[in-house]
Parts: sequence; structure tokens; C-alpha cells
Amino acid sequence: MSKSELTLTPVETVACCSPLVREPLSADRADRVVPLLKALADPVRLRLVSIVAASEGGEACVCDLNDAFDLSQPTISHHLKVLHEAGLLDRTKRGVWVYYAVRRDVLADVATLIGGSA
Amino acid sequence: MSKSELTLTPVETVACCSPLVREPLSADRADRVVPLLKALADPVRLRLVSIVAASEGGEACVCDLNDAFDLSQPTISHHLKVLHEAGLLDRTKRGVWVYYAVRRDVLADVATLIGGSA
DNA sequence: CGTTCATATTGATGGTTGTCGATGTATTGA
DNA sequence: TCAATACATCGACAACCATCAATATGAACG
Repeated sequence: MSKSELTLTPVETVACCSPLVREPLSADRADRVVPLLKALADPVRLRLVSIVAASEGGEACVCDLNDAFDLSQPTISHHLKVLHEAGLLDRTKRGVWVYYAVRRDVLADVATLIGGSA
Repeated sequence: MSKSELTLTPVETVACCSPLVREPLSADRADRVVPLLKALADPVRLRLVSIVAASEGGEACVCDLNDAFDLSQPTISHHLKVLHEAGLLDRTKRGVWVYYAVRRDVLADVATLIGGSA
């Protein structure tokens, strides 16, 4: 195991290696991949990712996302923070509004790890 | 929404529909997909899936899986049950031993939903 | 039968997480 | 400078979850 691998972020880890079904996942790699899966493993967050990804221009304003759920604004803000900190959503502030965009490359890397189609 | 869609299991749900990034995921579909992601979103379970998938013949005995972790036997048994009930692992009893095998089709369907490469 | 071995179940416990109301921060416009 | 709007943070609480020790189940073998 290289030293650089020890310092990989979750996003870097998921992008760098063989799919699940090829060879056993090490504990270290599992620990770095799991935050991404945990971030997706919530119905609200999964829908948030989907709504943002399917939006015009691939990004969505928080104000629109709030309206899409029957949840308080702090709760949506919390979920967006989780997705952002996991590396799945980019965050851009324009004026008073905040826009989130899906990192499709990360999503694709997670998919490759799980499905091993590549 | 058809009546049959209402009765889909998580595994059926994830196999039937467009990827995340194509169109917004409904709350119903999210609720049925999330159990699969939750099952994978644990470092021990992710490694279990990987170890089983990478094993000879695509299956592994529980006794071998126990040895691969520094955890109690009931804990491994619990994680295997979660993966089995989510539909990710098949379970076969032969004599005293129990073998688990990964359902690669389910894994591939989850990957397609996430990555949208198809 | 009774023992041994492989696996599952139960019950308890400490830690994590989703949610909310209240409050804070920052930007815009009057 | 004041008010309004958009979003984030804080603190609290209930629900969930990973883990273990103890125990149960069940198959193979003397």
C-alpha cells in the first residue's frame, strides 16, 4: 500500500481502483468508500441528487429544492451539507442564492466500483 | 403509476427504471432503492460483498467470512442477514455450512441507477 | 442419545442520524 | 441604516444501528 493511498479522500479512493467483484476490498478502502454510499443511502438525499442532476444546466437552487420536499429548510440544508461534504455535490453561491451541482464523475466512479462494468 | 409498480420489491424497483441523472426520482422509488444502498453503506458489509464476489465460484462459506474480520460471529451473521434480506446475497445451506453468493445482476442494476451509464 | 461444530437469534448497550425550532449570517434593496 | 430574504448553524430529542455475550437451533458423527 502506497503512502499516497493512505491520504486519499473518499472521492479519490473510489476513482482509483478495481470494482468490488474483482478482488476483495481492503478495510482501508472500504472506510473511504462508505461515506459516499452512506450519503446516497437516504431517500431524501437520493432524491436531492436526482433532482439536481435532472435539472436544467445540471444545477439547482436551494430554494427550489426546499419546495420539493415536505421538510423544514434546516433539514434540507443538512442533507445538502452531507452530500457536499461527501464530494457528491458542488456548491456555488451567486448573490443571495446557493446552487448545487452533481459531480457526475464521482457518481460514475461509485457506479463502476459497485457494478464493475468497466 | 401502475399498480404493479406499487408492489415492486427493492430489487425489482432498481432494475426497472431510468438512472438518477435522467429524471427526478419519485419518493416511492427512492424508498424502495434506498434499502439496497443502506445495505452496502457499511464497511463490513461492503467488504463482505466484495470477498464473496471475488471468491472461487462466486460464493463463500460463513466460516471463511468470520475469519476475515476481527468481529464476533453473531455480528458477521447479522451483516449477512442484512445483505440477504436486501436481496444482494443468495443463501445456500449445504450440510452444516452456509454459503452466500453475490447477486451480480442486482449489483449491476444499482450501479446503473447510480451511474446512469446505460 | 449425547457431543461437537456451524450458524442464527435474542437482549442489551453505546453511538450515530434524521428531524425540528430557534437563531445566526450574509446579501439585497429601500 | 433598516428590513427582508436565502441559507447555514446550533441544540435537543427520538429513532435507528453496529456490536457483543449468552443462548438457541440444527446437522453430523460416535
